[in-house]
Amino acid sequence: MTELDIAEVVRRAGVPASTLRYYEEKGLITPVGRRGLRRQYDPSVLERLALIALARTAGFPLDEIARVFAPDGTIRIDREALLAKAGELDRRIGELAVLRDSLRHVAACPAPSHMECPTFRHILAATAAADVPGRPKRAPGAAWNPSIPSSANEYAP
Amino acid sequence: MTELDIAEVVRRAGVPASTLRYYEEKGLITPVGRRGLRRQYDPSVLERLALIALARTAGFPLDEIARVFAPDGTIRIDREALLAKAGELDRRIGELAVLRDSLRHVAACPAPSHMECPTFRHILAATAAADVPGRPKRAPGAAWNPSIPSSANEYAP
DNA sequence: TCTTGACCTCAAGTCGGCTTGAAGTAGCAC
DNA sequence: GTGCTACTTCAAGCCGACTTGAGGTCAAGA
Repeated sequence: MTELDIAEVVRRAGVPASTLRYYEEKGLITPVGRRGLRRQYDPSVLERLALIALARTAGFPLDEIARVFAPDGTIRIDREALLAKAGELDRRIGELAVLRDSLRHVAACPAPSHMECPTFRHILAATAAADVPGRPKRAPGAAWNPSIPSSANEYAP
Repeated sequence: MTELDIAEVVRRAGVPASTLRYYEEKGLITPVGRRGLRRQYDPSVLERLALIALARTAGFPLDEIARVFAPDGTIRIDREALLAKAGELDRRIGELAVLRDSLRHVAACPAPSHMECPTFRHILAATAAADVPGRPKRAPGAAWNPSIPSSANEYAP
């Protein structure tokens, strides 16, 4: 009997039992059976949980992740979606890099008040400019949690 | 009279009126007066809104942003906090970069099923490993929306 | 003067991803 | 057989950042 008790999964995956039940409700995982009331899982659930964690880090919502799991237990990932997400990540990375550099500049800036620092004002202006037009509250294509004001290319490498 | 009507602020900042009222409730902005019922703003509110947008993109929660605005209208930013946030962004950027590369690999991988791709399995294993120990549900120091499992360096270039 | 329509207030709802609490049950040690 | 304890179910709550809806007010144009 190589099945894992839910307690074991909790221990090995570091995911709380409540989360496992929630994932089950959402169709992300399925226990292979019960011992008494207790859920028993196939060891492959650990791999699946890792995949879920990975996808979550990438910004996929649970609903979308659920669709990746075929009913037969295998996974089927849409390669186009992956590339699209990779592109999204590229943009997000660019934004965050700009932001990080801005923060470092402002931290080092000798201007008495930040508002007197020309670079800071420039960053603000750029942010405002990037923020105004269109204003897609949520990215139109794929779902991505933090609302991302577009454009990074202006100051991209 | 150089005051801006709320409608004008909505138009120029691209921020909905409901959000402006919400920000006011949170102490992030303050109208200089009213014309009838309508809020009137000092033009500097546009700069302030840009700053708020910038801070939000950096992952600062509104509460924290509010503390940046001194009662006299000036801003006072804690340089240490900025550097800390910059460090956070560095880590986040590293993670996302790994993820992006992984996605591209998987999309290009010729293995019939993703689970048969050794690289994919390696990534999963690393994710799982990074995910288990400690498990700070929310970053202990500063607040950052998506819960971020640490470590990226394991498979960094 | 009267209408229009954009603003106003206040309370409640939304969204995603969980967590928490009350009340119940069953495997295992004694 | 009796407890203990860790599980179970189900409903409700929480977080942050807003949005929505009902019902009210008022400046400006016809």
